[in-house]
Amino acid sequence: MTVEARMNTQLEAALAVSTVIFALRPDPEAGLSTLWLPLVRRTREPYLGQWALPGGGLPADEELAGAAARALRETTGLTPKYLEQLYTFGDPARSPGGRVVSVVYWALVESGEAALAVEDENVRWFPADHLPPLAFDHNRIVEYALWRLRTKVEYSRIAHAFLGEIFTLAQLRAVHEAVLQKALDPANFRRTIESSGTVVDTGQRVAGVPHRPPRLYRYNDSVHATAPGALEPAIG
Amino acid sequence: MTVEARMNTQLEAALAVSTVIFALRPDPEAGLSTLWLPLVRRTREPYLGQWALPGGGLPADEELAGAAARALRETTGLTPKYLEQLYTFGDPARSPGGRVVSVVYWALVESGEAALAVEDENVRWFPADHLPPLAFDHNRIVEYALWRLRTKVEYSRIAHAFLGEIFTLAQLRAVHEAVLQKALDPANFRRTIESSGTVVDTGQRVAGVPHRPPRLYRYNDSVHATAPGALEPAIG
DNA sequence: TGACTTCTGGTCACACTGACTATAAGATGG
DNA sequence: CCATCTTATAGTCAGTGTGACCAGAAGTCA
Repeated sequence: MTVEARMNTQLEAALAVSTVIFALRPDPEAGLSTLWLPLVRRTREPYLGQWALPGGGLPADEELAGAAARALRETTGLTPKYLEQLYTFGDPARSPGGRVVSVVYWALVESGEAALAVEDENVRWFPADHLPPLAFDHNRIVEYALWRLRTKVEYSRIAHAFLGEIFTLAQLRAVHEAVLQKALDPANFRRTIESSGTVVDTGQRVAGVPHRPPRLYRYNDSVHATAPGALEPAIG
Repeated sequence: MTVEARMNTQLEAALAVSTVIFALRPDPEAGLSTLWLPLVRRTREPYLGQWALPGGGLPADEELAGAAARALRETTGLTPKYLEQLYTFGDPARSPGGRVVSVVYWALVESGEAALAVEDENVRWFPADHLPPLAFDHNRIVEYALWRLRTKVEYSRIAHAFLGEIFTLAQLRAVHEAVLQKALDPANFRRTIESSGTVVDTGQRVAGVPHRPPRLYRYNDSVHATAPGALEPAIG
């Protein structure tokens, strides 16, 4: 293959990997926890200075999911508890000045860790439902990722990715409520979760709370996270 | 950007688009209709002579979905009734001799038209559940596409893509049965479909059948094909 | 000790679904 | 013209899952 041929191939489309990173954070406005995500400031044209999803080109030997996890680590210093491919965006006009095809992943990080995440002039967390105008088609991408998260949290068992090793059902319920943006009946939630077999009673209880002490549960690893047949998420 | 820089970028990964094309065909073995898909014979290394999914590189100005539809048209001469992105496969080792990232789509074509599809030495239809060893990771890709089709046919309204403009509920049921590989109760199927509002009674009936003439239905365009929030499929 | 809060177990009504029964409406063969 | 056959279509019934709601349990705190 000649240099020209390679150049022509290259000029067709560049390949990039981006990640939509979700964490739960207490919202000064809402009182309760809501969904937040970190964005990075563009340091070059196009969209210089505007906020965008973390990501970049795909190195030669790196897995797609690996590149997504790296973008996450490099911007936030965190490790994803859940990571799954979202969609590949390839509209020829989505990037002014050279076509870019973006393979986008979405990730969930533990809320406790998320509080320690790096944040500076060029990395900032935003409430997922109130984003500024982002570079490229990133607003649309986040919207789709949000839809996917909200849909999937209802039939899958990904909510625990926001929590630590052990947790109360009230904490797990708070995650669902934050994601779905609606209140859930505690008793019905308990019934549903318990019958799903996704959590295991540790036998421990929380002490010191000014009411009946809740049981502590653990995630049940023996139950499969996704339906059989589905591609395994990169992490989860 | 220098030529070297461009070359390095290019050498990282080539971009390709492939399509898993499903149609229903009468199966000589099974008697009833089953799922079939067209494959093309590789005309060069690697995997020279082996069967593979239709596809190829991504031209400069072409939409991803456009490239998928073109692969479909060029191999079968058909137009997809349904076309949706499946997944992007990017394992660095999935293609011997140069990394290839493949954006894969899946498509449904009308069974009547599928019977007229091109077939020659280098294009042949295979039963989806009994494929030969394919090039690259294409067996795995088809398996995932099959899983997605079978999952989606249960909650979405894509089955009509295998049928023409008007159809009986028995025909629609036959599609579901062929995809899901199990018999469905006619009365219950009717109840479910009618209450879903996805079909409209045309008032016409089939004549000349040696039994009670079935009503003819039409697809209800006013009901959305996918859930709100989901990305629109390219066609559907 | 009583008030307060959340945890947790339970009931009830309703919607949905699979299994099944029964009737409708044509063609076909005697 | 009638009996028969086949599929279409309507309806019933029981079991299951879920939202709404009620009530006791079990701690802390004043």
